[in-house]
Amino acid sequence: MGPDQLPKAYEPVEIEKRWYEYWQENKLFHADDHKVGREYSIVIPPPNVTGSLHMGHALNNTLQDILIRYHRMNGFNTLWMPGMDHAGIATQNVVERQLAEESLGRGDLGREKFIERVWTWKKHSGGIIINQLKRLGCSCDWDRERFTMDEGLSRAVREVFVRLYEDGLIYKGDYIVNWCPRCHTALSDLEVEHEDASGSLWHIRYPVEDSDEVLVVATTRPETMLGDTAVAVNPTDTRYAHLVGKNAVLPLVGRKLKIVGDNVVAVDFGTGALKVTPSHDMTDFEIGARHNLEHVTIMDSNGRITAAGIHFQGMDRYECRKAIVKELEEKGFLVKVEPYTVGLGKCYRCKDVVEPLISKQWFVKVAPLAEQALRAVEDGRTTIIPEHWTKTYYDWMTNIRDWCVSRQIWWGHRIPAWTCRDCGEIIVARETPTLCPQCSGSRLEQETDVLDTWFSSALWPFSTMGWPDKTPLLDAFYPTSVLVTGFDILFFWVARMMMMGLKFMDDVPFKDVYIHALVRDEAGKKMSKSLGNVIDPLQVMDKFGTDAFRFTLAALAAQGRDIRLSESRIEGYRNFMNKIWNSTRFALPYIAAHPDVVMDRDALSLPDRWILSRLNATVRDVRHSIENYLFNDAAQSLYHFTWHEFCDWYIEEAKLPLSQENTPAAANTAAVLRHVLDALMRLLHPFIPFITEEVASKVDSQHATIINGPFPTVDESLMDTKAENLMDTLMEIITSIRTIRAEMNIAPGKALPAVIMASGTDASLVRSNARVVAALAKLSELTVNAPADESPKMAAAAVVGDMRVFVPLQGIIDPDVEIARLQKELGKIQKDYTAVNKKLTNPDFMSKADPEAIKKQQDREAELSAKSTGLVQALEKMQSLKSA
RNA sequence: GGGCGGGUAGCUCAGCGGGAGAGCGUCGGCCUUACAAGCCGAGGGUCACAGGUUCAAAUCCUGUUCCGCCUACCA
Repeated sequence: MGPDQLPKAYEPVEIEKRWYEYWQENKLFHADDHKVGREYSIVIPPPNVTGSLHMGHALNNTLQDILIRYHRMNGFNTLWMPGMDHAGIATQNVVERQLAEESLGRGDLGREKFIERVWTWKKHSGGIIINQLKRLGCSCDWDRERFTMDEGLSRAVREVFVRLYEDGLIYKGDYIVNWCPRCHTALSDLEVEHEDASGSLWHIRYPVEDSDEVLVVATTRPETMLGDTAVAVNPTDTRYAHLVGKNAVLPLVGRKLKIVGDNVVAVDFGTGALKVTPSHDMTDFEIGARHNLEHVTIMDSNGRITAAGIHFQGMDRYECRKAIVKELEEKGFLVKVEPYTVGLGKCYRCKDVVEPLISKQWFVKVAPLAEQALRAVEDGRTTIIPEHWTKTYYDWMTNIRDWCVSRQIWWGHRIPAWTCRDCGEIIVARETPTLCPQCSGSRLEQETDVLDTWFSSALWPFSTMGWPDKTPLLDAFYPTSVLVTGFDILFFWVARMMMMGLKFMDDVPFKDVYIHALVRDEAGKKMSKSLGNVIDPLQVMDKFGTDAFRFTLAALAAQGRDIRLSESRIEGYRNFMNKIWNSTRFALPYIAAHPDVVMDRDALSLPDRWILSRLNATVRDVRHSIENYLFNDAAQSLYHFTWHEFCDWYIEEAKLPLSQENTPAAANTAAVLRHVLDALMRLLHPFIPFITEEVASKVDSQHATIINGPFPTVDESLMDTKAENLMDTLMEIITSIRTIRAEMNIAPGKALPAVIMASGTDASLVRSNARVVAALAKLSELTVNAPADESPKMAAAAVVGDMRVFVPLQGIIDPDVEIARLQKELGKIQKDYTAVNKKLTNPDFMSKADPEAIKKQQDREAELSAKSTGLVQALEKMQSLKSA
């Protein structure tokens, strides 16, 4: 298809497919393993194998691709490391659901068969999201794709576990943890989501032993009373202080409960007396530890009441709650029930309510690691952007609790620990041991738990590059340049990568952390399947094209603010793609007609110098914006330059010289067009890679691809503020005439004469660009007169700087309409003038303000004054003409 | 309870010490051969509220209020 036969509207589907294949076939995403000088690297936040592309991924990966493409074009050896996460619980749940459809549980298959089944599923459907990322245009180095459970990464996991254990940073013990009765595993504190729900506060009477006194306790979970082993009061509480040391008697059960004094008990909450259940409550566990209290476990891993729960044994936790309350009431122990909002902890994977339960778990002692991670941000080795997240990061690192890393599921990295059945020795080792080092017994049993999925994610920046081996890749690309992620995994992932990177690589994992927004729907709601408000990125790409979608995301990605995505916005940027396409359709024939013409810098017209200057300003802005993660600013600059400067003004103006075939002006204009289009496509390429490749390859067939740059640099010799100012004046003249035309209801097709009264440089500016002004304002004739000359009679007037612009409208103009128009305009000017004048006559302003600010106001005053004078004269003239 | 972000044109949002901006929508006029997914023009805001700092405040400080999020052992 020849350049002049391009389709009228941009059609993305075929073009996107073709270019992505081209990039891949030619290995254009591939990073050099070895250091070549300037390296740039990003590790992808590995999507879950269960996942399919959602808006969060789309935003996250679009931003990364912009950074990657930008740096690649700037000549960096650029690595974007892709891969996926095995996503322990999430994936196991998916496969368990599949089994459930066959009426099977994982127990029916057994561990080995179950894991086999997960792998099968992973191989079969786990790659979907990778293809979706390709659809999005992501230029990842696919040859290096990793998976958190592949062999290399599993080796890294074992190595880290063993070394942490050897350093005393991993321990195993009985502690109270968050337990999900549905997923049947412990969860870390982070994996519990807190949610308010309406519940009740039950007040229960606990008699004091050998006394008439009674302690009333308040609880939101009455069933846990079965496991009470104490009642705690604040030792400073005068109501109860005398009871400390005595015993209370647990209703229904009859167990003796120590009454202890502990200052976590809030005097002003409930009754000021707290029932203590060390086995089933986090706070109570700690009280129990302080006072050496007995543990009575009354609930099992399924959330059912154990034998310790007397006749409630076997009941589900909520069933038991009802039964207990009923019995308490019947026996007169229930004082009252208040409606109360309770904070429920829910499993972040299955949303079931978690139970605090005591069990044997593995923990990472994080305090020493966290301290390093905190310091690295404090001293600037890693910068968090936007900066305000730094405080959140510090707070978390400071108040961090040990990390429970064992999970009672099957899908994941099995903990590399063995117990000797003969002597009980625990062996933690990189390779499977055959004999017990303690007793030489061979009956070794491996730990059945697997590691928290975030344990392997924490190693991602170096495990993907071959660690624990010393590899050229690590040498070249670690620390990575930036991590791009959402704030929802700041603690889960970012903080832990910091800790592990510093511990095992002795350096931060990334120099920058860029935290982007959350994508919400039009109403500001978080997109979720259950709300039914998700916009599917794939459908969007089908409908509007990938480039339009990517540009939308970038344009909305202002720092520190969530994104509300709406289809109309994407549609707007789809139109932008079409605009780019059509400007190319316009330019190509001219470019093709002058294939060998080089832009002659000494023969540039004013509009040429203007657009080249604006182009370079845009280059400067875009570079600055991308380098500071101001994606929306970059998008805004590009949009404005492309549409409102290049298309609206430059191309329109260029039609005049281009139409003069076989002239140097036509040739040079074509050369400028080619220069600007080529640079523009390069500037836009990181944002909209497909259309820019297509256009660039048509503009200059010499370049097979622009993916490797170069990215335009600022050419100071083309910066021309003088040309910009002159062009601004011309545009103002043209606009003023167009405004008159529109406001006077003159048919756009009707050519009009105009008279401009100007002197000096103004006059020569207008004279030398008279044809441009005439063309763009659609004038039949443009006369330039001296200011002293008689101005046209019945004419609509405008003022531009010191110039008067007249459009003679004898017989068309209604003096009253023109008077009203001028008065309105004058009103606006005078309002501004008054404000400026007030400043300039204020002695405080004149003595204290910055001289530059004063100068600016003075200039402005002069400008407004000239305009005002011109308008007043025009007005007076019109009034006298009317009365005459 | 603590923390963070936000309240600017009808909508979505930029701006964050010296002339209130953009996109979309609205209104009026145009099929001007690159583009009607377009072109030309217009209208529209006491920048949440109240104080303060400053010659100057949408912009800085304090308080109030409303919204959103994160975090927390008041059961």
